[in-house]
Amino acid sequence: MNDKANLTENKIFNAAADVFGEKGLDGARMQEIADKAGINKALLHYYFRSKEKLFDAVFSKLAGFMFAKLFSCFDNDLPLEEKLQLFYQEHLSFLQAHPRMPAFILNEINQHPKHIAGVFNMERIHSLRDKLFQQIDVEISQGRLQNVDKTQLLINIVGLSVFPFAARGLIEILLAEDQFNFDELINQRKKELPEFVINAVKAQ
Amino acid sequence: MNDKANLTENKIFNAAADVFGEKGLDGARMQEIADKAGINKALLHYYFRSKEKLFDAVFSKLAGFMFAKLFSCFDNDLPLEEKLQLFYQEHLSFLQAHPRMPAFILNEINQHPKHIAGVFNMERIHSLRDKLFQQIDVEISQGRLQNVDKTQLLINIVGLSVFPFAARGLIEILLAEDQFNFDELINQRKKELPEFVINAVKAQ
DNA sequence: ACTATGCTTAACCATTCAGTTAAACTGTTT
DNA sequence: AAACAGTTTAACTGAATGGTTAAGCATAGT
Repeated sequence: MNDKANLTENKIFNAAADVFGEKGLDGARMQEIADKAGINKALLHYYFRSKEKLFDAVFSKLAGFMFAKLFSCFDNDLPLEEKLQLFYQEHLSFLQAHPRMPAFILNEINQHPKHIAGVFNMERIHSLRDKLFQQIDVEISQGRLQNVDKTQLLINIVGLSVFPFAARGLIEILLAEDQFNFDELINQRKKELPEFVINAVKAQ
Repeated sequence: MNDKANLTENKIFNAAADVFGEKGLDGARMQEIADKAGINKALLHYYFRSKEKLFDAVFSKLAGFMFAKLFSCFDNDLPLEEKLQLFYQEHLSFLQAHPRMPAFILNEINQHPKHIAGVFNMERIHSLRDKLFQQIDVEISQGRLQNVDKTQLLINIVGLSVFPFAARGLIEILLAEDQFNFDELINQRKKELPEFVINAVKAQ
């Protein structure tokens, strides 16, 4: 009956990801998670002993998922221009499929900084970051790129991708223009952002 | 005795802004706000009748403050390049003085969308936005700017400014390199971002 | 038939928390 | 001196919520 148990565990996990993602750790209610999973509160505690343990399970999996995706989009040997095209294509598509994740992750990191220790595979993250930095160094030394600060560039690249999702509510207010399609806006960015960044940093 | 009352109201307001900014609406505790203000819970309710009213007061003032600053930084007749220099200089300094505001505002908008109606002066916001759009149109028609999508450009400009603050926790993890000074990183951006954006969008 | 596992029901406990109340104290105004 | 606004203290209420418990049902494997 292990299949059934796994199925239930998944139902709970998905419901919890939904509710935590929407309401945050403090705003989420165990009863709502149980309802959304189609089970009862007793069973919820039978699988995940406490709210904190359930949250940790959800957060660490989602955060790991997101970081893995973020860096894997950079993990190739294409020249910078094509790397950026691939990155924005893949990463923005990933975020379209999980539009609440950025706000959720950023917010919980800011609000409950403790819940991070041990979640991330720092070696892998730093190794991927350093690989990207090396590639940028090569492009600079070959005269194709301005001598930019690599940290700032990384923040710019990722921020341009992530920000609209973290600030979706704000954008929808500022642009409250009648009809306006967030997904369409993001699709447009898949094409425009690679150019934007390349123009910003390529050697004159 | 109106002075004293005003003083107390300010103490409460500042304490509430602190606690709400750090913990969010759901995570904040009235007792903690009272403690931080150096008064008691009874007096807290004597001034602001409920948690919701106190939150609304804090949120609407801070959000209005932030939007006003955001757009006022654009509200001048400089050419785009100097406008950007001024914007990043002023806006990033403002954010340095209120580093928690972006995360707070973005998060509450996403999590409690209702608390927005009536807070913003839409006419002013849209009028400033349209003025900026007009200036961009001029620069395009004069051949100094690529024919960019103005909405996307606005998102890019603001995102590059706001994102590091919304993602501060994340950045500090990714760059966990021993010593690393967030304020220094932001100061660097004041110089680099205007160039970055100008290069990205100026006509070839 | 027996048993173990997954699951439900429903009541219950303990704690946290927003909000209330009433009585009394303090300094200022008149 | 009387009145008033601001403030404190401390106890209280009531609702929400995380978590527990116990009894029992369903079903699949042995």
